[in-house]
Amino acid sequence: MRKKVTLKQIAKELDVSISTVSKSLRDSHEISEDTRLKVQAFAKLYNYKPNNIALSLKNKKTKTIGIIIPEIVHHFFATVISGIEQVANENGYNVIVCLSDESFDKEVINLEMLANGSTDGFIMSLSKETQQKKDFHHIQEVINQGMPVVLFDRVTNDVFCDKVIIDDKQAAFDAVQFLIEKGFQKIALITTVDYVSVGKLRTDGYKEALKSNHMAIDEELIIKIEDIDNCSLKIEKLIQSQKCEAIFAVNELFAVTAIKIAAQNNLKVPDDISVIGFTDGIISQFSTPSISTVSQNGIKMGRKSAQMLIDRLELEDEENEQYTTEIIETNLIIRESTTTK
Amino acid sequence: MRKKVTLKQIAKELDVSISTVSKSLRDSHEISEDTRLKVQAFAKLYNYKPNNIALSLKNKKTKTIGIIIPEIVHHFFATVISGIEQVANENGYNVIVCLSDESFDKEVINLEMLANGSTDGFIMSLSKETQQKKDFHHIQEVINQGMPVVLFDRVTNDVFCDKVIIDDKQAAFDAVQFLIEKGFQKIALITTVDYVSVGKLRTDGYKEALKSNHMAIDEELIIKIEDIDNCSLKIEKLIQSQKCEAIFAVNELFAVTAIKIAAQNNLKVPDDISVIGFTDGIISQFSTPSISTVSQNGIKMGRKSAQMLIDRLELEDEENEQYTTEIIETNLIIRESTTTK
DNA sequence: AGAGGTTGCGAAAACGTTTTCGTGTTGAAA
DNA sequence: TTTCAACACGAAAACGTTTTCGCAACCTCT
Repeated sequence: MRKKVTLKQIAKELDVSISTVSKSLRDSHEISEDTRLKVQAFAKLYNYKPNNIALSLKNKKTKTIGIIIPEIVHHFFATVISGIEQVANENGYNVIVCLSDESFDKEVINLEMLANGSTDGFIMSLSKETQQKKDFHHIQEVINQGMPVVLFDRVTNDVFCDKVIIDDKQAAFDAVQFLIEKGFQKIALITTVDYVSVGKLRTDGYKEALKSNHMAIDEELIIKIEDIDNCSLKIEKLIQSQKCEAIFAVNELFAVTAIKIAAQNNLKVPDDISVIGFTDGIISQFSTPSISTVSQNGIKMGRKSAQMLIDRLELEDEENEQYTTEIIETNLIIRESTTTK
Repeated sequence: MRKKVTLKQIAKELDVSISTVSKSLRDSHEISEDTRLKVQAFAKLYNYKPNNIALSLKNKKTKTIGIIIPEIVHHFFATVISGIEQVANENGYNVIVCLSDESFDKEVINLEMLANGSTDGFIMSLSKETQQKKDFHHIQEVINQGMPVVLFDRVTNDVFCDKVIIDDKQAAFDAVQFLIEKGFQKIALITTVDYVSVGKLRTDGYKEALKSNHMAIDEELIIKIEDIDNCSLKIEKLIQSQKCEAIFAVNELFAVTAIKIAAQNNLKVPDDISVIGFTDGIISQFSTPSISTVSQNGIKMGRKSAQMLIDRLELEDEENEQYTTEIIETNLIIRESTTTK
C-alpha cells in the first residue's frame, strides 16, 4: 500500500526545504532550473498531487457546491443535478448532494453541516415542510455568514438571494389556453395543496386562463391532492362525474394516474378526455398514450443555477447585493394525450 | 455579515488560550467549571461550530463518501444514491457525487480528483467505456493508496474489492422460465451489446433458461441494441416478423419501446405479445399496460454498498483483505404486460 | 576592494483544529 | 515550614499547503 506522498516527504528525500519543493512544482522563478527539474521529476515519479483538504483550509475555498433537494428519485430533480454537475465540472467544482426528504429538520441539519466549511455555497429547492412552516431562518443565517445561496424551482420571496424558476403561472396559463383554443369548455385541474408554491402558481395560471376567456371556475373540477399514494379516489370521482372534457395536471404523476383511471372507466385518452401534464419526464415520454406536457428543462435550470452561484463565488469581494431571479422558459410539448374537441 | 467564529477569536475575546477554549467545548476535566461554562456560553452565543475542513485535515478523515456513476438521470442509479445517502446520513457521512457520463476519461479524472483527500472511500458503478476498455488501473491505484472502494451493479472481476450486485443471470433465467411456464415457445430477447457486463449476464440467463427447457436458441429472436436512440428499426423488424410470442427485455426502455412499436403494428400487449422488462422503474409502473419486470431494489443496493464501505472505513487499521461480494435478491413483479398463452 | 544587485534557497506564518506536555499556583499532608 | 499532589491553564506540534520575508552567496560595476 503506497500512501499518497506529501511535500514534506519529497523535501526530506531530496534534502531541500518544503518551500523549495512547493515553489518548484509551481514553476517559481525563484528556483534554479536544476533544482526545479529534479523536484518535478521526483514528484512525477511518486505521482504527487496536492492534498485538496490542505488547499481548502489554506485558501478558504473548497471548490465544492452543496446541493440540498427534497428527493433524488425524481426525474426533474435528477436532471437539475445533472445540469449543475455539468457547469460545476467545467469550472473545477465538485458537488455534494444532501436530501431533505421533504423534511424541514433534515434540511436544516444538512445545511448547517455543510455550512461549516464543507462547501463554498448552496443550490437548493425547498422541502414541502419548509414551505409549509415558512421558516427560512436557516437559509438566511447561511447567507449572513457570507455564503451565496441559489434557490431553484421551489423558492420563497421571504429570503433575498439569487433564484432560478420557471414562470409556473404563465406556463399553466398557456397549457390551459391551448386546451381552450382546441374547443374544450369543461377543463378540470388536478393540483397539489396550496402550500406547495409551484402547485399554487400553476393553479393560479389555470384560473387566470379560464377568467381571461370568460369561463366560469367550477370548484368541482378542481381537485387538490395532498398525498400521491391515495389520490385515486378523488380522481376517480372526477372522471366518473363525466363532467370534464379535458384535464390539466400539475405534474406527470397526476396526469398518468388520471389517464390510467380513465382507462379503467372505459374512457379513452385522448378520444374521450384530453390530458396535459407538467414536467417532461420519463413518464410523459414513454407512457401510452404519450402525454402532452409543459417542459421544464431541468438541465437548463441546473446549469443556470450553477452558473449564477459560481459567478457570485468568483466575483468574491465585490459584495454585489443585487440579486436576480432568472426565469427559464418552458414550452408546451404536444403529444398523443391531447386532441381537438 | 457575521462570518463564522473560530476558536482563536473566542480565545482572544475571553482572554484565554485556544487550547482552553477547545478543551472547554469538549468538556475536558482539565478545565475549571467556571471557565468551561463561560466559554460554552460564549460559544453558544456566537453559534460556534468547528470547521469541518480543519477537522478533516487534522483527523485525516473527511467523513465523506465519493460516488461515481455513469449518469444520474436514470431511475435505478437515482435509487441507489438514495440508499447510499440514507446510510451515509445515519452514520454522519456526506456524499459527493460525480458523473462519468459513460466516459472512461471522466471516470478517471473524477476518481483522481476526489482521491486527493476529498473523500474517505468510493462507491462506484463502471462506465460503459471503462467496461469496454477493461482498463481499471485508476481504481486499483486508489485501492493501493488505502482507500476502500465498493463497486455495484456494473462491476468487474479484474479488481479486488467489495462488490454489491444482483444475480443478473439468475434473474434473467427466472423471468424467461416464467414465460416458458406460461406456455410461450417463441421468446425473443432484446439486449445490449456484450461488453455491458449486466447485459451479457442477462443474455446468458436467457439462453440458459431456453437450454434447460430443451428449447432451441434462435439467433433471429435475439437483438442487440448499441444505441437507444435508434433502436426502433431493429425492434420493429423483430415484431413485424410475427415470429415471437413473448419478449424479454434487459431494461425498461427496451421493454416500453417494444410495447410501443407493437401497438403501432396493431399488436396488443399482452394479448398478442407478452413482455417482461428489467428494473422496476417509473416506466414499468406507470406505462399502460404496466410492465412486468425484474425488480432490482436500488435502495437496498445503495444501502448495502454504503454499509460495506463504512464498515471498512471504521474498521480502520484491521486491514481485512477479505473482500466480499454481496448479492441483492431480485424478484419478478408481474403486472399487465404478461398473460398466459 | 567596496557598493549594490541578483540569484537561490530556507524559516516561518497562516488556515482551524486537537492533543500532548510542561508549568505555575494552590491546598493539604508531614 | 517544607514536600507533593492536584488543579487549571498555556505553549507548541501536528495535519499539508502557499507565500512572504530574510539572508547568504555570488556577480558586476566603479
